[in-house]
Amino acid sequence: MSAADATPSRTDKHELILEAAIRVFAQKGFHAARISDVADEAGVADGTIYLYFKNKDDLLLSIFEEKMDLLLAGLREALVGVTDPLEQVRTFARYHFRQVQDHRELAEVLQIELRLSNKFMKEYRPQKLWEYLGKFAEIVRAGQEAGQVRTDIDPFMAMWAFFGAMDEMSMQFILAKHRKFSLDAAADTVSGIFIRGLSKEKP
Amino acid sequence: MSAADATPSRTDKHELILEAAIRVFAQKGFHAARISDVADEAGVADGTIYLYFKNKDDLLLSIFEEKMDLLLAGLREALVGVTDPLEQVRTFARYHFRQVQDHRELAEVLQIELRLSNKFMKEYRPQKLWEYLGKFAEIVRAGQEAGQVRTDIDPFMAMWAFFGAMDEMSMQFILAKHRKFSLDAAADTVSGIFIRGLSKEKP
DNA sequence: CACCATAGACTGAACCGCCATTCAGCGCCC
DNA sequence: GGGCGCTGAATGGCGGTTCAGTCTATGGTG
Repeated sequence: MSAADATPSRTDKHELILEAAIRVFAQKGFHAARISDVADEAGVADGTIYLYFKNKDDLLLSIFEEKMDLLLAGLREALVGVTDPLEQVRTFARYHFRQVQDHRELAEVLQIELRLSNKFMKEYRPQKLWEYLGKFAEIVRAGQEAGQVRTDIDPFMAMWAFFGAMDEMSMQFILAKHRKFSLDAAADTVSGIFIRGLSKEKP
Repeated sequence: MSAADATPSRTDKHELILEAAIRVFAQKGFHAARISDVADEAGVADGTIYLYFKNKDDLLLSIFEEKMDLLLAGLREALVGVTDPLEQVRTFARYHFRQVQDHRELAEVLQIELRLSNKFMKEYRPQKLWEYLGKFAEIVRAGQEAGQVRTDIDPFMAMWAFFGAMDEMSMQFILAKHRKFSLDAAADTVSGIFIRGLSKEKP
């Protein structure tokens, strides 16, 4: 209640509801989650949610849109100063798995729940995801130009393969009740395979 | 109408409905698909479906269960006679993508729609999927024992990475309106990366 | 300073459209 | 004629969404 806290009671409801929705969707799943569950979790009335979001779908999409911006910004920052393309692959993997680790519930929503809606996957083009993954395709292309990466592999195919590998490992991590492996190990494994798999054979 | 066709009018309704469901679920998505849509597609009454399946969820699970059996059997057959572990990786990838190609609608249901239900992913343990993928872990382990595959990589981690890579590429293939790449190329890319990524470095 | 007017934020009970599921009955075949 | 497979209209409940009403903050007025 300091003077600096100029608006103590005026917590941003938009943010409040969004964070509550992430927790609820992660726990119950988007489909099974009721608007009233989100409202309870956020400590607001059902109707209040409709003052900040168009409908239940919009709530899910807003989570995606707003969080992907943060993820992308963080990725860019993580890559600053790493110049070797093959080293960038490792950095990408580490960053990705660290995010999954640090934001488990968000990861769960993005991974499992966003795919539920094939309306989302089929009609809505996840521009933000493209920006994120596009970084990897850039890395591969740069590596090819620098002569370190084999040129018989299409950067976009490599991108999807890499993302798919990370995604599936994250999924297993999220689904596993008993943590059978660390995400650090996962990052090392996937970057280990791809770094060697993509680099030019020693002559 | 030969004598061999002993039960011409007695088409197996179970099979008929299952195949109709695959087409409908692939096209509209599981959630948006109505039981009456499936009934129409199969040319039966709504109620008939409940004579063969417990409910809508059971219909989805039955698709998974029955089709995975076929997939697994096909995979085993495809691997017959291929002894080199690294060659088995290529065979696995080729088989997988060929199935996606030849059974597009089934692939769509298995890939996109099955994941909708986190009940499915979280509570129901997809034993059949494990059997299918477990083959890959076996291949890796055999390769390690034979000294061809690097031993610093856990076979199960490699398994998830491999599956994830194939899965994501299939997903892109399915989602892409214009076919930007062939699945044969996808098989070569993913096996190319993994074969080199997994094999022991030349001394 | 006490009081009121007004706007804007918030509430939550009730509504309503939507299907999954049911079941009473129908017709075909032995 | 009766049993079996099938039909499809009717049912029920579920939960997203709405909106009339309440509450709170603010600032204008005597």
